[in-house]
Amino acid sequence: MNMNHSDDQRDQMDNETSDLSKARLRAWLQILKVSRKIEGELREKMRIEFGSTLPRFDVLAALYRERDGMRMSELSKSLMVSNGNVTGIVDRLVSEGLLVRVPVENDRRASIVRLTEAGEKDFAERALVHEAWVSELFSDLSASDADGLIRILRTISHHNEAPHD
Amino acid sequence: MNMNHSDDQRDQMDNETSDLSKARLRAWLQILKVSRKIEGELREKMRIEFGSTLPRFDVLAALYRERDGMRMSELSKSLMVSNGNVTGIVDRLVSEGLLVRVPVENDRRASIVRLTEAGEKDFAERALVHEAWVSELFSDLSASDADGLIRILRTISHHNEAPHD
DNA sequence: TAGAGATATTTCAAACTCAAAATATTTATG
DNA sequence: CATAAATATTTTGAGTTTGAAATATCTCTA
Repeated sequence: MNMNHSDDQRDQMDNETSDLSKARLRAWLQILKVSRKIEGELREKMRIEFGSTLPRFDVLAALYRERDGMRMSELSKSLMVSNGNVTGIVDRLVSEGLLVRVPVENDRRASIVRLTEAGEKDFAERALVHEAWVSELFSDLSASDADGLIRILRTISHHNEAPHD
Repeated sequence: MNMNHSDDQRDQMDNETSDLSKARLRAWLQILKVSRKIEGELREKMRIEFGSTLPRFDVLAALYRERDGMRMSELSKSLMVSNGNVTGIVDRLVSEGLLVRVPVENDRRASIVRLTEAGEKDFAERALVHEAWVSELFSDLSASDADGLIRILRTISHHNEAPHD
């Protein structure tokens, strides 16, 4: 990064490295820990109950919110994963009959991915169960703590927002 | 205002599935979002600055905290990843000269993994830079919000603690 | 002490993930 | 119009990850 610190700010920096900076590091490690634990639980449930995976669920969820379908590039941006990554997941979901690729008028480079009828039906069922799983895993989280958590996390993600589109 | 007891309970239930449960789901999705964003940033920095990866950093960090080394099984439990996974990461770190595998007295099934001198030195440097990166990415997080975040996340991870060991 | 069961680790196949290169197509520029 | 630059996607190679099977060793018990 490109930091220009005056001496004034430098004193603050030294403080920061020894205290606030460490608190932030602990916060990050705790986010990582919870995130891994929950993902592990959900992955196992997905596998056992649905014979499926989290990445596939994520793709279905994104497309369920956009019933008219999305381009591959929109999908990968929305999921924050690489382009090439999405190609493979979509391939599998297409071969499972849950998605279709539709050519785009006037642009033969692009294609739009949409849920099939089976895909919509399957996802609608899975989403309900998924929400129940999450609520169970987060059952110690009160409404006000949930709101507090969301607020704090938003301040972090806003700071790291993509520069511009 | 003529509500009997069972209607009362029913309203609460419906509230839970439609309100608290949804708030928890939003909280989870926000955790996932932040976690992916930050991991992506850190991965890129690791690659560019250190020519290395996050999983390798995580292994080095775990072993830096346990200077006498850890068994493969301890390592995988501590990182919450599978046994087979750790094998590959450790293999690469050994070939980079940052780790050694030491046979365990009286148990030829097991081996202990330890940092080499180069591994200790490298990690010590990387850890400082890593902490600075995190603090920068979390620079909108105040000390009190960091504490709040940690407290809330702990209630979640305690609920999902491994049953017993 | 033979061997059944438990434990520690590695191997394996499949899936996921990334970054970079390749391909195909569209748009803009001279 | 030709073609350079930009855009959308797929392919590729390397690494990470999982869950299950395989291997090696240890422990316990009959």
